[in-house]
Amino acid sequence: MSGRKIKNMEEFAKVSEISRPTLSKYFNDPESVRKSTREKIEAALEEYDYRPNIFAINQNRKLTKTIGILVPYLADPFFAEIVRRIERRCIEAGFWPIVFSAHGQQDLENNALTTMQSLRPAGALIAPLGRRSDFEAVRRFADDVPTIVFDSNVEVGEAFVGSNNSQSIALIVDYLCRTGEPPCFFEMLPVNPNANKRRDAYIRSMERLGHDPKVIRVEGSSWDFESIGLEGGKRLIAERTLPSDTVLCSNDRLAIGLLAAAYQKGLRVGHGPGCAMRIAGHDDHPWSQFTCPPLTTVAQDFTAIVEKSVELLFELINGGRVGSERPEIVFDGKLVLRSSA
Amino acid sequence: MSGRKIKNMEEFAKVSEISRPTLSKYFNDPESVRKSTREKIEAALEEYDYRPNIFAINQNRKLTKTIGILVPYLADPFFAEIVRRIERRCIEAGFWPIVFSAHGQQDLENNALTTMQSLRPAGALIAPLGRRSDFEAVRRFADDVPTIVFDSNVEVGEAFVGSNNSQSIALIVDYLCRTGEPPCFFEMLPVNPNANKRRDAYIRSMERLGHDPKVIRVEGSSWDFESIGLEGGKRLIAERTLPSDTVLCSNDRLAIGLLAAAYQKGLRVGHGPGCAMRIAGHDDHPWSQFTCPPLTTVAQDFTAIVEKSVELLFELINGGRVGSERPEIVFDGKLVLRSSA
DNA sequence: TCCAAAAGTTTACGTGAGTAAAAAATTGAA
DNA sequence: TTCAATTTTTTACTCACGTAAACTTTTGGA
Repeated sequence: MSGRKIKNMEEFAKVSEISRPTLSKYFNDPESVRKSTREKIEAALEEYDYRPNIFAINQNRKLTKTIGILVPYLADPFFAEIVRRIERRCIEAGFWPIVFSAHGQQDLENNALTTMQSLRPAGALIAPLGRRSDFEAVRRFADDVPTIVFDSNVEVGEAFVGSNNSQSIALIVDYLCRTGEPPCFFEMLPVNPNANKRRDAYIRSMERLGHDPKVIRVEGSSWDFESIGLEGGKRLIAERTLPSDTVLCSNDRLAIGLLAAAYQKGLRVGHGPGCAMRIAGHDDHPWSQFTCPPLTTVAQDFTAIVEKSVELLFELINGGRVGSERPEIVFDGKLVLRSSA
Repeated sequence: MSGRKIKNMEEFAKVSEISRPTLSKYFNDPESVRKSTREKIEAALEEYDYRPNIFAINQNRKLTKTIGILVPYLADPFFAEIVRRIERRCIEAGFWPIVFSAHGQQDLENNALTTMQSLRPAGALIAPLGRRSDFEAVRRFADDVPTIVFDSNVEVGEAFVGSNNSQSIALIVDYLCRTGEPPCFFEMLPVNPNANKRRDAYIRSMERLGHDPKVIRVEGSSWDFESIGLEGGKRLIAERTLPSDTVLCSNDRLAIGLLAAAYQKGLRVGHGPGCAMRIAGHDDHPWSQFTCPPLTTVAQDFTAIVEKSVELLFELINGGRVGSERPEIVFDGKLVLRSSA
């Protein structure tokens, strides 16, 4: 490695003794040139320090190698984990993932969308804010960029991949009813379609089992779910207005807040003797195994969601349509029994 | 808004009746053109859908408007929160932040560095992995891009901004000694310089107060700190080998794991009567207020770290050197008393 | 009204790579 | 050895915008 810095492809063509168009082909797809040429190029790459200029590459190409990823809230470990996996798969496939977060705010989501759009990505995987999304802005984006929507089913893009909320909620409602007092449902102002679907699924499940559904909504509409759960929980416990000692939370983060509220109010949580209440969540958040007590919940199938989304996007990018008109693919949840319920 | 899509600046020059070079000036800095021209352009922008092609813009410019942000682990809410604030400040200043995460792995860090480098950012804010960083790779990057290092002091770039570990650890050690049994120090294999500095600061503080420092290191070197704290904690509690019932953890995430271990082993944590152990952390992680019991810790000054880093970077970008040769700026921590210790 | 400074226009070239078409070279099977 | 298929080279144009230089227009104070 002489380490000599090469300015552009022209120069690299000289030192490698390969013509520029062939080099261009190589950098687009190393397999597209003859083995002997490839070896010559790779030998030269060992010797000299050259990488094609990303801006020049993309300016004149219809198909970029970048993939945009947008999530509503990156500080949420659920999304952090999903992003981590998506990034990995993109890199393996030779793409350049670029991550954006809306940080829970519409203006930042719009901002991210326009920035992403001007990067002209080959495709995008987006989990919109949902209720707070500027629908028109999201649609404009999805009209321009091949887009797969995940997690929150805002009706744009070529396909949706997410969780089967009806199934997963039924699963945990069944379990809770089978093992003790039927649960009430603890929610906040829904931030996205999932929250609504989960509440409705709860109601249906309860009715199916012949119980009276009881939904409690606490105030708050920010993305500080734990905080909302904590404050709402403390008030409900103090006022003794919880309609059931078994509480199913709309998601794990809310449950974590409620667990903290119960602890602070001196209530023991769990299904054992001496426990004053049971708390269950939904999602199997990365933190749920570290709560006190560890949280009983329904696991979303992270792996399946990521794999399917990425697979669909790659299909889309490689020219194929994704299937019928905007398929909606959902994966079943799995019960995760820990000690909180 | 006719919404008519404009292809390039040439076309936009026609419809807006402003020459292309003037438009170019405007998009670089709206203040650089006369007010009347600016208004004309902005009126046209309302009318037509046009945004300069980001690749064409950057190809020919020495100074991009993008700012690279790299953190070791985005799924860690501490970094997620820092990133959120940095992004906001960059956008306000008219820059385009782009976020990368190493996800705890060297190969991904290197990957992110080269991707970032080929984006030719105006500058970068990086928190390197630390111990796991490929030092040469990080240095090569920082040699090429104006870089401010934060959180983990890997010695590259133009400046470092972080926390004053000696001060903050002294603060909590003093508190713990003053109010009960002197603490032992609970750590894992250090992932970055902070971890080492904290342990050393603990030892010095204890010696200064005339106590015998006791460091316990548990196994594990991944970024699943909670898991490491939980497993290590369960073992130590079961074996009864904790040298003190007061435990100061190297960071909050480890403390969260240890809290879970104590809970699972039936030990009550806190400083009240009937409590078997006290646990304290360091960082004031976003979750620390939701643990059971809420975690006593030392808060890192997020705001100051972000503001200073960004300020230094902007200075750097605007041509000025940052000051003396590679200043290292650290901010004091603040004691956050909750109920775990 | 005049005039110098400031701002905008015209013209033309640079950036680094994608890509198309025709010509030349290489390959490998008969 | 021959020849058709495959690959590479040559040549030339494109992309969308930055930017420099010379020229023209606008601005605003005296």
